Amino acid sequence: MVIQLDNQCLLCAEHDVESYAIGPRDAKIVVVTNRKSSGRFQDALDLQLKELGLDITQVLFTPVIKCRSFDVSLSNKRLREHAARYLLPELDRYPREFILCLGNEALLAVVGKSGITKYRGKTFEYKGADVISSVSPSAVNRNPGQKPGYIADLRLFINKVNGTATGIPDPKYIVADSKENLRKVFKILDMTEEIYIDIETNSKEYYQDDAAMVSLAATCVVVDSFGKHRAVFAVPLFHPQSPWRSQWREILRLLGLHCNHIKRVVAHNASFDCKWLIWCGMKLYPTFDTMLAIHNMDENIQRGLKPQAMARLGVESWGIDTGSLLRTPIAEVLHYNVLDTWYMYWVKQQLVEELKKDLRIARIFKFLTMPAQRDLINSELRGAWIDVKRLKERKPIAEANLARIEANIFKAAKLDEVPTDVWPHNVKHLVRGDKIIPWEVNFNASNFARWMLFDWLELPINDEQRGKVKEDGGPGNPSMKEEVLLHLQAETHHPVIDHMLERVTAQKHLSSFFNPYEELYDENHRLHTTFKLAGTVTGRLSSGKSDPDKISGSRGKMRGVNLQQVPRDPFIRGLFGAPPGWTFVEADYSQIELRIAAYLADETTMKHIYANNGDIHLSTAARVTGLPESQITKEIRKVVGKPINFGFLYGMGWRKFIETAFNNYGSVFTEAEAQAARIVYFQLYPKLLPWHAKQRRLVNEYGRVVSPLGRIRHLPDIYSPDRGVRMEAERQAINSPVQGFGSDMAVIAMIEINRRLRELGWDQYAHCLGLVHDAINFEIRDDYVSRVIPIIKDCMEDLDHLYRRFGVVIDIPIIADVSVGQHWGDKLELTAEQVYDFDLKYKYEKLKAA
DNA sequence: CACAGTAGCGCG
DNA sequence: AAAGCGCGCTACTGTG
Repeated sequence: MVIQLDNQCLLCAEHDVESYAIGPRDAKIVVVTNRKSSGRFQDALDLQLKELGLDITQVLFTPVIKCRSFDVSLSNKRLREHAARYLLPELDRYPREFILCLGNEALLAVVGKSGITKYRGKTFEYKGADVISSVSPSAVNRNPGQKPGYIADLRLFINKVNGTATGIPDPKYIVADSKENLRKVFKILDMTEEIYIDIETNSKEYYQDDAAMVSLAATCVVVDSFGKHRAVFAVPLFHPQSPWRSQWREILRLLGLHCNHIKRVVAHNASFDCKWLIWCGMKLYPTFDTMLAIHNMDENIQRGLKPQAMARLGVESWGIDTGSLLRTPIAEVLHYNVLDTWYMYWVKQQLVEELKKDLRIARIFKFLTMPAQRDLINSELRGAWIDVKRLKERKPIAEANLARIEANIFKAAKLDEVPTDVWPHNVKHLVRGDKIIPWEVNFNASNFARWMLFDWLELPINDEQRGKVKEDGGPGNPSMKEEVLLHLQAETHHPVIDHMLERVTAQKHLSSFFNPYEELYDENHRLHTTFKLAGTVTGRLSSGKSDPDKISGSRGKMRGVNLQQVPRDPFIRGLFGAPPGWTFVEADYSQIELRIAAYLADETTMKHIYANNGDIHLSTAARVTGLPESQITKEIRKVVGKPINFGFLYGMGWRKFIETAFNNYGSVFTEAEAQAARIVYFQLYPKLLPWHAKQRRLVNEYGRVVSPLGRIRHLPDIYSPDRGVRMEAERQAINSPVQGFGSDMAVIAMIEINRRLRELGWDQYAHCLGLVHDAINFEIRDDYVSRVIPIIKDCMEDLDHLYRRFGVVIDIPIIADVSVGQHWGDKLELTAEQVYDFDLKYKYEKLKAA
């Protein structure tokens, strides 16, 4: 039934309004959407609600926007006016009991608050009715990762309507707020075989001086004379109302004494909690991370404990503002802390069942993800040693360099000749007579720098290289990226461009490397990163700061260090190294992705080259340039061979190839040359295109692709109506199994190396520092280098292990190159003979001489 | 002043 | 018609 409103939209004054409501007008249950839904959309929503148990014949569906215009766009204020005029009277006409708002506009109209991501899943009140909101179904369609949270909100709403409970009982728990209760907790721990643990902290990283743990909670599976049962407890620590505020570290140490026998440790994003706990003396290493299990099963989905628990268990949103834990009453903090572990327990039981249904994912989770997490925790806790002496010497050099470059820019741009009436008024300056004395001039890609280049110096703007179009429709800012500057340099030869190009690097070195390094190294001269095992969609690790949500008290201002983007420039990379008496060892896979692609495509020519210890960049360069291999210099190999192999392999077109070849390697290809290069490339390796076609077919058929190990990449974009988006998904389907498997090989090697070192009792003499995708870095005590590097090389090249543990047969040799030195990037690469017969004399004599 | 979005660049 | 893939951090801009 459609309700007619026979008046014109008062706000747009152009179109008629119509209610667009569907369902009984007097329904006690109302679903408010942003806009009128199409029939298809409405059907999907109906079905979803029905499946979750809602009787939709008793529901009124109605949109906020009643205007007939399709592209109506209202400010928040106008939207509320619109709602007050049309929607709210419609709601008020009959008594309502439950209102579901889908989308921010619906939330704003009914509740008067904007911020759907913040307020979703929370219960509000509107004239006696319970109001629950969630993101709009169309947002979920565009971004499937939103789905768990969305379903969670719908479940919550429907549970309320039907008066059904979640099925998850409330936990009863002990609060260790006295010595007596603390003793009870010790007893629980003594009988615990599996612990589900969670901590709350202040807004610091664990290794910082003023870091503090606010509370700790756990759900334990204990075994006693009555059999197996659950026990839950919470321990107040640094909180102002805690009896242990000044002794929180001592309390943790005591708890730690009762944990040594615990076999299974479960946490959500365990890396965070366990690093804190281990740092504080509770040696709990995770055996099951609920977040990582979820990520292994679906890399696109929201993996926060809250949306997962809400979607899976149907529980209501719980939580407090973690930014102000110390100002929240202790009882609330502990209750919140307990619920985290309690719901984690129930979620984990479900995850175990789901893992049983996909044994390849289960195998990745058990034998790759979790062991890697335990090893990485150790790497992160130890940190990477930084040569503070070098840092102190080099930072002033970098600063002086930047200052020199900026003085050159000032001169080359003739900034002291700018007339007062032309000088941009928002740039701080002094006027002395008819002279301008500027200060705080910003040469970064700022409005001032754009003014300087394109207004004052009148350099030509490339209209194809502009930023986002302005809101008022004006043209976007001209780009100032390197590529644009390089072209400007070639066209104008203006000296200021050279200095601007030089400045970008100098500035980056200071702001992204020297400054954070100096700020973040600890008392042992170590930098701590966080490696995320759920940071990418392919299975690679990412590196950076700790989970920003957990550090939210600092409002995202927390800095971190990414050990995977340290510049190769020895001036920076050489800041890292091994402390005196130790050696820095880098072991990296040689062309791992090309080898894997050759394996996956069963590419005969590539396989032949690798089987004969050939050089694929060289072969490619020779074929494409038409030169004999003997005439391919190192330079041609780098400038021609590399960009072709890495680009075309993953579906790059010839236009993009011209760009990247110019930007990355400075080599100029004409359109004809680029097109020819692409054709020659695929003639040279004829099995590559059929392999591309196979990946495209697979992703179109299944919406996902699988790596040799069984790692899944879901690519819902393949169903997009946009052809460009679909083709992007196809290229991702080509790249993902290669990139993911390469990364998995490195992770497996790291695990195996660490395992062997532990078995030999050498783990105190050789430490893994972390992974850089296809490279593993170590610090090894000098007297153990010769004994450890063969282990590293063996494990990385070990295809037997890959077969035995994961059932993958690789018929291409995999090579790991090992280099040693005092600092990272010292480039003392060892031959295979030297690795297996390594004598320390090589290190400083022979190799340096060579 | 905080926040979100974007540009730019570091790495593989 | 054409479109390499995967990340994290800093700085700047516009908005409120």
